[in-house]
Amino acid sequence: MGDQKPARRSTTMIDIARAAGVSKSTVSLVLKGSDLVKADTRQRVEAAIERLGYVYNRGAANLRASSSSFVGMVISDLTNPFFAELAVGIENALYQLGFVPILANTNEDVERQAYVLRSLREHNVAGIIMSPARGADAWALANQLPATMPTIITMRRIPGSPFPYIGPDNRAGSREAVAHLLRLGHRRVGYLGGDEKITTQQERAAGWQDALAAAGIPYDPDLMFPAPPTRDGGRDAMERALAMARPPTAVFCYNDIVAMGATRALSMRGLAPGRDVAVIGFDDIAEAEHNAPPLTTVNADTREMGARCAESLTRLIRGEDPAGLSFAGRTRLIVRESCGAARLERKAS
Amino acid sequence: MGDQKPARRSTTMIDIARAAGVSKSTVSLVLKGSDLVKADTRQRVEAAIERLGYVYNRGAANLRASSSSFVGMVISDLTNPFFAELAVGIENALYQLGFVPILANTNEDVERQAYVLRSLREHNVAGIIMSPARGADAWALANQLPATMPTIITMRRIPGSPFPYIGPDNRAGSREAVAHLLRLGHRRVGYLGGDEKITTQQERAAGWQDALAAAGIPYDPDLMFPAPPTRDGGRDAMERALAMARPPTAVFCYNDIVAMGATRALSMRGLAPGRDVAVIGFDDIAEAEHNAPPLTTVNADTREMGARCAESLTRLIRGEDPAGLSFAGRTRLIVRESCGAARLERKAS
DNA sequence: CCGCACAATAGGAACGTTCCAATCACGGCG
DNA sequence: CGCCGTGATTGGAACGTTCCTATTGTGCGG
Repeated sequence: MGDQKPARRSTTMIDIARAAGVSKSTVSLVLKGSDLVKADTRQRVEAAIERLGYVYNRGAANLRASSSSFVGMVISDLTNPFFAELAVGIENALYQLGFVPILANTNEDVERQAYVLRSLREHNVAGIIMSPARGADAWALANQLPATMPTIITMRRIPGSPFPYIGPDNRAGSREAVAHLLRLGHRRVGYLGGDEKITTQQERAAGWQDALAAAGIPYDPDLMFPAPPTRDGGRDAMERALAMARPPTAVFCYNDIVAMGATRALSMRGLAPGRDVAVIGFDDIAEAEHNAPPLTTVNADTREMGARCAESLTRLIRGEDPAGLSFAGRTRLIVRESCGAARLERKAS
Repeated sequence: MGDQKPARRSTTMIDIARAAGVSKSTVSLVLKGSDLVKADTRQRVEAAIERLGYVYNRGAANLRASSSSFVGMVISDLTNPFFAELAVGIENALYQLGFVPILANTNEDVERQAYVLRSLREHNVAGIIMSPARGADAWALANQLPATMPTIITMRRIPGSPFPYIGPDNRAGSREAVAHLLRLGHRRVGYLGGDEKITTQQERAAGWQDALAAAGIPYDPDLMFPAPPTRDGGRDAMERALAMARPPTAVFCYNDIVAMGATRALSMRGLAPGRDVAVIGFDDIAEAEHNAPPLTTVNADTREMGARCAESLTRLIRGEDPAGLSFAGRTRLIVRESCGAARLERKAS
């Protein structure tokens, strides 16, 4: 009876030290690759490590070092392919930089966000990369995250927050997209989808207006069709647009998901996206090029942006000044079929 | 000069104890909600915690407890909406159970998988939930994960591995889907996509053959079209199927992504999926119902499956016997338009 | 031949918790 | 009136590292 399983303590540096006939300090030096240890001592230690199957305990090291190798990765909606791509970019870079991501999917819920931020702090993360949930504001955030916590805000700004922001240049990106539509001859260009509470929406809508203004087209508020940033939202917004007395001949969409909904609404009405109504999206998610028809969209190099978040965060962690770390990424327009450019070019030739 | 920043040690239980005029042990008891402390002592301590903005350091606690609150979540491809959904299910349940997920995306690379498994062990995770990368085998895994590490394998089996497996009942699911096609009158039912190295593929193909056999249709190996489990793979496989002398009149696909590629290939040829060729997928990813046409597919309640992984892992961690923990989830066929059932029903009435 | 510099290794405190054993105050009971 | 049980609280060792400060051994110059 009893104690056949002797509590199974895992093997530690001290066990290795004993096995190799050295002190724990020497084992520590070997582990760090210090050149202070003699070659054959090193070998004896390494042999012992191998033999006993020792695994380094980073938690214990962190306790002493007080700064851990964990980074909180707070994502507003992992189910959205755009954010999944971003997460993969962050994750990859983090491992490369010697950190390890703790995932928290807030599902656009600010309460859940508050909860996970607390949890991350308890787990002593070295820093946090966060795409804020819809409706997160600077004031609430200030109570949840001390300004001393290295933090990068990504993809959606939080006005008034002191943390660096990294994201695409939404305004320039949509300006270029809408300018492209105008160049194709469109004069009534609608804007589909988006939630006013998100800065991304404000920026993309501003770019749309910029392009219109630059072409001398007066702003018509009736051409703005707000909708949830989902496929159904896009479908619905497109329906509303088509129901107008004078529907737009082209639409620029908040993102690719909305654009996919819009193209679907058109197809179901027997209209051909790109021929009857031009459609452009934003984000260039992987699905965009497989849409029917393939989506013209604005690429922001999401994965690269994720990597940049990770890299900038490590700088913050090392104590670099947050001031220089904000960044707006260049975008580029990917012309496929949904905007009708190909057709127009054929016609011209 | 110098030391204007006095190293900024964070406030600890000892600081709280001093501030409240009690011992650290008492603070610890308060934190655990023990009823051994007198009410007004508790209040003094809680006030001090509030006042000093104390944050519990779980890492330090884990060091002593030797079992941490971290769980490794190893995902083969987060970019795949199916796995993103799974990850969200796992993540959510994990937080509810008091654990915190460390994310590792292996990107189907067994070397990266080996690397992250080591890293997770170093970070002293309490357990691991893993959807193995393509090509992971039991032998290699045995060297990377001790059998004592609580581990759940999900979505793809590793034959010969001692760890519990949780996933959908692939064979029954595809049997039902193919039976549905046969019931609609099809006699030449192809199988599109999938990688022989993944058990999922073997199981789904077996279900296809089961249904054929049950209907007395001899197995025709020419109707099997292997392809990478991507949209392009599905397109390509569909093209190959159509190029046959006697093409199949219906295809069952390895997963929804492949099925979406297949429907696209049909549309681009001017054929109508569901009318000219019936198509069924597997997984019921969110995109499936927004496909053109909406995909008939096999739902396996991915998110729920993720939650079950988390729940079973905590049982393993608590020392429960792994033997009873394997689980094959019920699937159900979601009939939409791509299989042509709606049309047939209209015709019949 | 001694002391010394230097390379190599060892010892111990510290990190922030947990948990066990010990202490203390207090009242009731024999 | 002293003893003891009980409720409340405390001190200290332990967890597995790091890092600073010894301590040891060795060859060499004076």
